[in-house]
Amino acid sequence: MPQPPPARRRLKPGARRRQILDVATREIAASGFRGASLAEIAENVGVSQPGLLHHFPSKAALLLAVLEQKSAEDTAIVDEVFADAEGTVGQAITALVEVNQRDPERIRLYTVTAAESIDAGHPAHDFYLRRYQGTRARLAERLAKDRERGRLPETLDVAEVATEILALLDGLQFQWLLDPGVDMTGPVRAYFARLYGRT
Amino acid sequence: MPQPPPARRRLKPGARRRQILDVATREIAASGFRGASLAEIAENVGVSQPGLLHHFPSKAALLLAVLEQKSAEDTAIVDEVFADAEGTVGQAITALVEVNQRDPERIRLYTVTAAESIDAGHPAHDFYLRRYQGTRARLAERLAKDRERGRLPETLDVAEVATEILALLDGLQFQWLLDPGVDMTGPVRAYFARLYGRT
DNA sequence: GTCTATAAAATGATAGAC
DNA sequence: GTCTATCATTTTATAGAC
Repeated sequence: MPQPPPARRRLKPGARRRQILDVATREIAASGFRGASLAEIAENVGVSQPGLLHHFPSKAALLLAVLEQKSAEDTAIVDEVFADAEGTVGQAITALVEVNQRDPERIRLYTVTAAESIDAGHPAHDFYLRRYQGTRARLAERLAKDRERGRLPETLDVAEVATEILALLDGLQFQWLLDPGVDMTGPVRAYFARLYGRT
Repeated sequence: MPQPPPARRRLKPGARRRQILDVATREIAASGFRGASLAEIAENVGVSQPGLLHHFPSKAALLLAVLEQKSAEDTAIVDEVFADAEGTVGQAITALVEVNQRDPERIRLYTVTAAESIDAGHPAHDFYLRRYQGTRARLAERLAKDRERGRLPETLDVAEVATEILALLDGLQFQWLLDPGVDMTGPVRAYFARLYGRT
């Protein structure tokens, strides 16, 4: 009785799932959660629309899965630019902008769905509320370390500046997505030059 | 033959039109262009949905009319905060933020529809493209005047800073709309204190 | 200027066969 | 896991009466 090894049966368990997430990311980044349609995503995957809903119970669940996945990628990227313990927040964020500039789609996914999510009834409302609270807090901590090292003025309100930096990045990304001729790196460098003191 | 004075016949020419624009502004600010529905707007106006489309030929036309109207209001507000010829851009923008903070709906209309409009097929895509180009240019001019007056460093790249200021404002407004506990004025004051040199 | 009626298409989701 | 068939809504827009 040759029985196939049970440990191998699930060789490609989430292959289709990943494929769906990929296509959904593109569609949602382009048209937002409201503008994207399950039928179109299914077609681009090469599956029927009920076939798609076998993997994700609803459109909202699909959006949240897309955001969770991209959020994990994001964490890796951010950890990377902050990996140098000697570097300042300014240097890390400047590097981050250069990385982001090579991946408009990921940025667009955030810009588009975050704005939609202002609506309290939007499926990603809580996701973004928590995400921004957490990001502001972590950024403030990192700024506090720069301050302790004497790289930033002792009187600096790090919570205030954390909010400020996030706002600057989001706003620059929007202008750049709308009009790719807009340069993000210049303003970011100028901003941090003033924050850390010109050389 | 008593004929009614023709000059008076159009006493309330666009009353309903204005009412529709009001309701549409609220709905679109809440749900975006894609999320808003003509049926719901019509119901809140107290008119049938075809009755609504008598005044505006299409949903896209309604959106553009809403944006044009709010844009005119906006120009008036901006002119107001820049009215003091002796004041700096920093002072004017700080005042603008305080005015904006009292009208979340107007700000939300912009934040939500601007993000949607990144899509080249969105009816407001061109509107926002031009709007940002114009706003950046005007802001840069005003910064150049501050620079000429010696209020800003001679080496300052005003185009760069104009992009930066707009980004900061947009980003702060988003964080504040998502989480009303976020303070916009603190970061704005801190930003301009550094730009103009601390006192 | 406003209505009813209706078209024509698209939407997210479910039932049930294979 | 994927399909066909189908449902129940909702969508924008038009035709035509009043």
